[in-house]
This record gives sequence, C-alpha cells and structure tokens, in this order.
Amino acid sequence: MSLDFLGNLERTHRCGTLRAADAGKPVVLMGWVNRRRDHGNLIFLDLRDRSGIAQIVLDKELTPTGHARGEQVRPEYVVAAVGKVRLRAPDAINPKMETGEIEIEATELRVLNDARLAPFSPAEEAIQNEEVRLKYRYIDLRRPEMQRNFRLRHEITRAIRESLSRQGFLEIETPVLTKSTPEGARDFLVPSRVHAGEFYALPQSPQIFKQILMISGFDRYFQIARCFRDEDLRADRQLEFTQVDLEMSFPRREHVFAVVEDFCAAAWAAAGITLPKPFLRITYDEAMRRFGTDKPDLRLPGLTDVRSAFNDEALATLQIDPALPVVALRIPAVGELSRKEREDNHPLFDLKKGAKFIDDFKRLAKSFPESAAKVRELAGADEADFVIVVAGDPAHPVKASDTKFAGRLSEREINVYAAAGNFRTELAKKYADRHGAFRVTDEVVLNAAAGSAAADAIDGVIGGARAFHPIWIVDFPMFEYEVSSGKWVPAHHPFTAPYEADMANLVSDPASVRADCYDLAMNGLELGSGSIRIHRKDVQQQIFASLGISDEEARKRFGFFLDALEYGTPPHGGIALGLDRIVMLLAGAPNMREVVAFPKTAKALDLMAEAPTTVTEQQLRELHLRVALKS
RNA sequence: GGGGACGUAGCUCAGUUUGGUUAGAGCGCUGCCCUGUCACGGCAGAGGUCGCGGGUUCGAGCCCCGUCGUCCCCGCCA
Repeated sequence: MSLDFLGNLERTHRCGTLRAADAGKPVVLMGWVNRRRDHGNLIFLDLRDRSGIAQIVLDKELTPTGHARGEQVRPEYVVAAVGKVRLRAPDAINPKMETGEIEIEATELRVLNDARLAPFSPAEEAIQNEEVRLKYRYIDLRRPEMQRNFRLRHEITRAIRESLSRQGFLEIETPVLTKSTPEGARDFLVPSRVHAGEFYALPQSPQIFKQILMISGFDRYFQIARCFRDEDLRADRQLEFTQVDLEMSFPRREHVFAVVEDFCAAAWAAAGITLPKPFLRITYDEAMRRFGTDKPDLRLPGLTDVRSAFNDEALATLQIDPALPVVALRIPAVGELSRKEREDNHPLFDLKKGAKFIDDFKRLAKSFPESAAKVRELAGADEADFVIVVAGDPAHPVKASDTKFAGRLSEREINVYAAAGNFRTELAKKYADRHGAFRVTDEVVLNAAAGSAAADAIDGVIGGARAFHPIWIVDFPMFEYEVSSGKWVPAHHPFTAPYEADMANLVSDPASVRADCYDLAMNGLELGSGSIRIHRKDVQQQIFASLGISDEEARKRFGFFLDALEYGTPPHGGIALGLDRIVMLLAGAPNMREVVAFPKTAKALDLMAEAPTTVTEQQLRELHLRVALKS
C-alpha cells in the first residue's frame, strides 16, 4: 500500500493521557494500531503508544479518506490520527479503559508505516514461547507490561541516584576495559589490537577502582555500574548485570546499612511501596541453622531442629548420622501427597550434600509413632502441612570437612542444612498456589502497579511489611576449607577485613575468624553484598600470607592497588546491590529477563542479535589471534 | 559437567496412556458483509517437515536410540 508522509504534522498528546476534561480539544496522536474493529462504514482503531490506548473513530461520512485509510491498516501499523476529543455517549463508555470516557473523532488518518504480521500480538499477554519473545524482542517490549517494567526500572534508578546524591555520594564512572578484578568468577576478556597477545578484562565489579577512589579522597562514591561475569546463567543471573555500587570512607558497617536502607526505602517508595526499616539482622550461622541458606525467604516457615524427637534406636534404625543436624522443613497447606507426588519431588533434593530425607510420615509413624508426632509438634505443623525430615546420611562418603572451630558450624553441618534449605525453597516454589505464602507480595506489587490508593496497605498493615522481608546477614566466616587442596581459602575477595577481635587467630584458628562483611537478602534473593575493607598494608600482607598468596603473585595481580594502599588509605567500606534483582522484586517478575531489555538465554545466547558469532579472519589478524577449536 | 520439565498450525493447546483411515480446536491471518464496537459480530477460506536424524514395525505425532533448542535447579557465580 502507499504510505503517507509525516510532513509537518506534530504530535499534541499521548494516547493514554486523554480524559473527559480534554473533550473538544483538537489533537494529533501517533502510535501503533493495537486493534481494529471494522463495522463497515464505521471503523474503530485502538491506538497505542507508551502511555496507553485511545480509541479513534473513523466515520465514512465525516472523513471518507480517513475511513478508506482505516480499511487498509492492520495491527502494528504506525499511524497518525488527526481529530478532536469527544465525550462518548453514556452507554458507550468503557470503564475498563483509562481513556474510556472519550474517543477521537478523526478528520484524517495518515499511515506512516506498515508492518509485517508479527508472530504474536503486543495487545495480548506474554506468550509462553520465550524463544519467540526473545527473537522478536522489539515486539515483546511493546506490551504494556514490559513498558511498565522499564518505566519502573527508570523510576527506581532515579530514586536511588537521588537518595545517594542527597546522602553526599558522588557518581563516578570507572573503566569497562580494565584488568581482572579480585572477584571469583571467570573474566570476559577483550584482546588488545595495540598490544599483541595482551587482554583487557571486563570488570566483574568496580571493586578496586572504588577503593582507590576512597584513597583519592572522594569520601563517598557510587555508580550504577554494569558488571560482567562469564558464568552459567540462572533466573536471577545474567552475564552482564547492573549493580548499585557504593563505597564510603571512615564507616562502621552501621553507616553502610543506614545508607542502603535509605536508598532502598526510596526505591520501594518509587514503586509505591513502603519498605519497613530498620532491616532485620541475622548471623550467617543462624541463617544456615534456621533456613539452610544465606538468602532466606522469611515468608516461609524456617527449619526446625528435631534431633530431640529421635532416640538412639530410632537414629540407628533410620540410619541417621547422630553427629549431624536433624531438621524438619514444613510446607504449609499442601495437604496429603500421594506416593507418586512425593516421588516426583525427589529429584529436587540434592543428594550430593551428604544428607537424606524422610517424607513418608505414615511409614515413619508405623515404626516410631512418638518421633513422628514429636516432629510435627516441634515443627508447628497442622493437619494440612507437609513435613519432611532432613538429616545426615552416615553412608554417604565424606567429601566435606567436619572440623569444628569455636562454636561455628562445620562444613558437613552446613551441607545438611543447605540440602534441607534448598529442598524447602524448591517445594515452596512448586506448591506456591497451595500455601499462598507469596500471594501478599504479588498483591502489593500488583496494586502498586495499578496505582491503587490502597496499594500500600493490606488489611491495615503497610504493604511492604508483609510483602518484603529484607534481612542483613552478618558474621560470615572469613575462610572456607577446600577439601581438594586441604587449604583454607577466602570466602570473599581478599580485601575483606576480618573482625579486629579475630585478627589474632588468623593463623592458629582460621575457621573461627569472622569477616566484617554483610549480605542483604530479601524474599529468597541475594540483593547485595559488601564489607569493611582492609586499609592497612600490614593487615593486607597477613591476609595474603594466610591465604597462601605469595608477594609475587599479589604484586602481579593487584600491584597498582597495593601501591595505592601505601599512600594514605582511609578506613573504608561499601556494598553493591543488584539493580536488576531489585527491579525484579518490585515488578513481581519471575526472572531477570523481564526487567532487562535485551537479555540472554540460559545458554548465554542473544536470540535477537544472534550473538555470539564467529569473526572474520581479518579481525582475528588485527587482534593477533588464531582460533584453535578442540574438535 | 550433572538432574528435571518442555518441544504438534503464526500463538495457546488437545491428541502420545493402549501405534491404525485424510492430525484437530480456540485465537490470529486472508476475502466478503456490517454505523457504536472495545477480546465487536456474521459468512467463507488459507494455514502442518508433529524440533531434527536414525531405528523398530505391515503401519510411528505416539515405542526405542541419538541430537538440537527453551526453561528450572545443582556444580559454578564469594
């Protein structure tokens, strides 16, 4: 068909903003044809732009040429409608539309562009087939839900910037082409053309640069920083992601917490939700004991220690390791599960952790009725709750350390808790519809998105108080025992400061040393992680020494930073929070792809751009590279 | 690297349990009709390498083996 030129036509309004008060105004709207309803001599077009939808009326009597154009348009054609806002007749008002009281009586319709038939319609809900959504991402992003997610992302980012600016932080950019940073992930490498055989690394975080900014006297820095990690993807992990990264001089961790709680409150407020402050705190060991994870979801019941429900005979018969924890996990309101249903759940349990489980309570009750009853009692289970006992498996070959230090959990104990904790969250996900523990969150998010006045209060409780459960995890161990090498390895990057009180034990009792670092978790997601850093050269040397990092190796990896440390480094510390994960939570998104414009698949592919690809011989030559594939 | 779920029309799905005539439905799409629809309606029509490859069989969407892709989880990512 022939297309019309835009000419000097100027858009006067956005579709979704028009209301009854605008009646009589001449308007020019531009957008995409959402739907067309052709009644012969009368055609209705739903015109969509990012603000919403307005109904255009093309009446053959009023505008024969406009009506003729209207007959030709199809979904997703780009058109300009010239006309006048008019009130709809009372019986023609559509209460389901924001603009349902008005419509545009068109005098002209210009078809600015046609469109191929899309594989799915932005006028409808997301299709199940995510491959198609991602390949045609530009269509998918037209859906109001996606438009809302990215508007929300913008508002959240802006609120965080404003909060941090108000708190005296300066936004400073750090390099993307840089040197390997001390995080533990694989680096993305970028070959240097100018320096044959040498590579830049993309930052896994701006860690070293932000610490240097403290040495440089900037006092309070932040950055909305893109970070890159070449590891396998998950629902909440992409190859590249965005962190709210900050660092401050002369802080105790309470100062960092206060800063974060302030900007989180601002971010939640930007989404229309009140986030309760101050956040809860829990130690790492307690988090493992109570939830079997360091990112607990407090909307679900925790683990219960049920060791006391079993006597020695029961433990022996059931082949439970008496030296390891025996815990119960409870999924509420699931009802009785058939043998088949229970068996279907078994693959969700990680057997490699050296733990086992008992999910057949009828059978347990036959041999050990008191134990079965006591477990349910201790776990606070009522009739409909599904309860599983998780315990150490003595038959499992030990691949973890059971060395215990200074009252901390041993790795084997942690493994049992972790197996239980992971089973707990997997089952909770599977039976979400039955226990309803996540429903309040969905409701609050939905209300907030709808801009409902009641968004922030559910049953008189401020929404966030029941929907979002932020919690600081503190007192992580400084070191982890690596069974394969028999060495103590850092649980964090090597610039994390140990507790001053634990410094004396660095060599004698490394497992007892606590790191002055902290995680922020919310609703089962790790939102962020930070620490007070080492600012003294002597302490840094001790840490390297205790980690078995030689002076030579330290110099090679972080030489410039170690130099900088010697030129007047203030005590400093900071944190980085995953922006994508924050937006995920506030958008009620089940995965990060819903809040990242152009995400990659679980196999690390960009289905739209079709990246990665091979490159030309010419490009390789310039970069002094040759590809040698292992066939 | 390992475990699990899925793959049938553009989309959403049924059919696979127990192999059997020409693989169906809804939405969407195309054409015609329709002046108050808004998930418009009516009539007619087009649309399929049942992910791909191999095998078993008289016969495979259905059974077997392999492979590819998407998703979730473990490992990994502190």
